[in-house]
Amino acid sequence: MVRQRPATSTDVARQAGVSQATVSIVLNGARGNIRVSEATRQRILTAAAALGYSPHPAAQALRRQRSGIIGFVPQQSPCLPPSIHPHRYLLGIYVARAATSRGYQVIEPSVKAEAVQSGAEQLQFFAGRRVDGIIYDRPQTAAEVRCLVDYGLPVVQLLRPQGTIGTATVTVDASPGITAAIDHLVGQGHRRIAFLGHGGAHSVERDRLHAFTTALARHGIAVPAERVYLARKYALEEGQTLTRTMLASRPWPTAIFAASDSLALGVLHALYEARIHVPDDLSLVSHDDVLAAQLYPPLTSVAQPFETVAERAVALIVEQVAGTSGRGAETAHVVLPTRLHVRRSTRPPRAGVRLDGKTG
Amino acid sequence: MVRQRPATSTDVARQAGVSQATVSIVLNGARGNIRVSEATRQRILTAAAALGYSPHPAAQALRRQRSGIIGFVPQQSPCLPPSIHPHRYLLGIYVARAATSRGYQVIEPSVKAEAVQSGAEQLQFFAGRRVDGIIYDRPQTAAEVRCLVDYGLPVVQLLRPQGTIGTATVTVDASPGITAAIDHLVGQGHRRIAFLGHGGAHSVERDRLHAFTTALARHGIAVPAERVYLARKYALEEGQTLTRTMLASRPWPTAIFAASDSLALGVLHALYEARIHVPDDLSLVSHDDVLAAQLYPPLTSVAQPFETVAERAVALIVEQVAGTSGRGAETAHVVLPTRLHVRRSTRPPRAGVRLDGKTG
DNA sequence: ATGAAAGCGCTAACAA
DNA sequence: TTGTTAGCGCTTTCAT
Repeated sequence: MVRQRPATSTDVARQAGVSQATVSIVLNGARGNIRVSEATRQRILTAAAALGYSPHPAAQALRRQRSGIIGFVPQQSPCLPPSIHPHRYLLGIYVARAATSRGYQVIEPSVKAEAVQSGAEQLQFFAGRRVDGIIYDRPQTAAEVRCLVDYGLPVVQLLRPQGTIGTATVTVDASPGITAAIDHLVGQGHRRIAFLGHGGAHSVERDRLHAFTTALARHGIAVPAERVYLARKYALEEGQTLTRTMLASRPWPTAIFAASDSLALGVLHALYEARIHVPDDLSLVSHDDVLAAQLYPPLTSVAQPFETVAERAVALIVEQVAGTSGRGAETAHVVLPTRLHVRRSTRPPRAGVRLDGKTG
Repeated sequence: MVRQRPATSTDVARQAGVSQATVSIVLNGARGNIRVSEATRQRILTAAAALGYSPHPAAQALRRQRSGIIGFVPQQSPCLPPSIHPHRYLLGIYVARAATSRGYQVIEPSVKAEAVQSGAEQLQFFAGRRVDGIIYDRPQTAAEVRCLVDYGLPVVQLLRPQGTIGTATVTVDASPGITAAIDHLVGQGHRRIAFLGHGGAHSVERDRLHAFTTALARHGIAVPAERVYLARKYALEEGQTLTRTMLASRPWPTAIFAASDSLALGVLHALYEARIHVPDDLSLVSHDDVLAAQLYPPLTSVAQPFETVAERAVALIVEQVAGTSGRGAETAHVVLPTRLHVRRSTRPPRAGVRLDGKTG
């Protein structure tokens, strides 16, 4: 009933009739094979198993001068509560899993809902916790990242890196997914496809539009400027407003590509208002696939491989920490492809039906 | 550029011209006031600040025999990937935040997607990590909890406790929220309100139906058995199927209360199929408010106070760990009220229009 | 009011 | 092939 003191390596040593140091050597594997006779090795292993021994993490951390903790900075921008934007936390969940499966822990600065933390605050938090490295999800500014890098911590930037400040990055190439989406739509017979995206300057935003245009060009379809709608941010309201504008124009597109799920949600709202049915009247494809499966109808969407992003990021940190990789890994830049998930928001345009209400 | 060794308490001591032990005493506050003169106290504080000192967590943990880590077991049942059920992870996020703000960390066993971990596996994981206590979200069986309790760890069960195995619990009283929901609907003129819930034996399920019946009874409205639809689990498909059944019956209810968001989502799908508009043709209220705000239309929903649940749970653990509370807190049972969030899925029933298609 | 000293459990360098 | 030893940075008891 009452917790007994967990077994220590000294307990194991006593039980196996060897010194405590030998236990440590055997249990840490390494090139120990050469050092310890197979007989004692087995005796130690048996004793350890019998006692249910597992090394004390704090003692290891203290001695090794490595905490086994990875800092994770979640995407910070529009600081909405988790209940509204659960998918904002998806990446953090995957990072935590990947880390745990490698024997690491993850810690996040406790954001006070609205407060965006400065680089200095982050550093204080992480340095105090003695983290071994930091994974930074879509940093807002280069300064906040540099803060941590300058301190000497291994940093990996995710998805929307700030320049290359000597940190590793794990990013995504939007083009495979978007190309597949366009091929899918064009294959269904769509020709007038609108792009609803973000007008920001970061290459991530520009790349989505570029992939869109390029993919259509490959089918010999040009994208007139009036078919491109640019929002100031990825937000439901922006998607809704721009869709209303779109519906005021003629001719209507037969399909819309929304460069984020939140924009697509806004599109859905505006179409519902206007009694336009998806996909019967209009097809819709979103990007990100983070909300898409749960909407009605479930959206065809381009997914970013968050799980892999997390795994690679953790791997990069672990390599750098445990690693012989003096530099090398530090400047590693992993790029992962996106994929299309076809669901129920896309179908061939209705033949012979003009969607602006007129026939012909 | 290269990380310098963080300052230790010895560094602070040297700088302040005192012994390292004195530094420790001053920095740990306690009843130290009596022990250390104000002058040295100030000198130490100044030196610590100047050096940017913060104590080494591993050293503290080792010495205090307390890791500062709380184990968290997320709800395990239908093991879907996070991308499908992000809200499954909400509570974990709040727990992590509450813990961090108290200087604790949280660790979760790394579930391999489908695998449900046994109590013994959990114990091995948590004992190995030397967690100070465990927060268990909606345990499936009493055995898995007892495993941890028997080992001697403080455990808090959340939301759907397994009996009372001598653990503390933080649960929710569904009745305030459900009563408010019924008052809201009845106030709008609804009389025929269907209940779509879970037929399980756990008190949480029974309480929701009971609160529903009681609230209606207070308005003098009885709930005939045929207006109660019970699913085998909280799942979209069940909600959809039962709603179809409901639509085959006469007369239709003017409003539906769905005992979970996933059931409500199924209702929405079925209604969409049948071209029944929410809320113009039928009002809908859900329970849980975890997906409700993101659906279309945004659902009026009864919310469970997850953030508070998390905070109280962490507080209970921390008390028991740091605590003088020999027993006392161990058997604490916190019950928190639910609340109604009114959104756009409820409105007065249409006057004079029979929803079964006939007039009168 | 303060300092000295003993470990917490572990790793790693050095002896034997 | 194995044991001895010296800490990692901290808290706490016991002297002074």
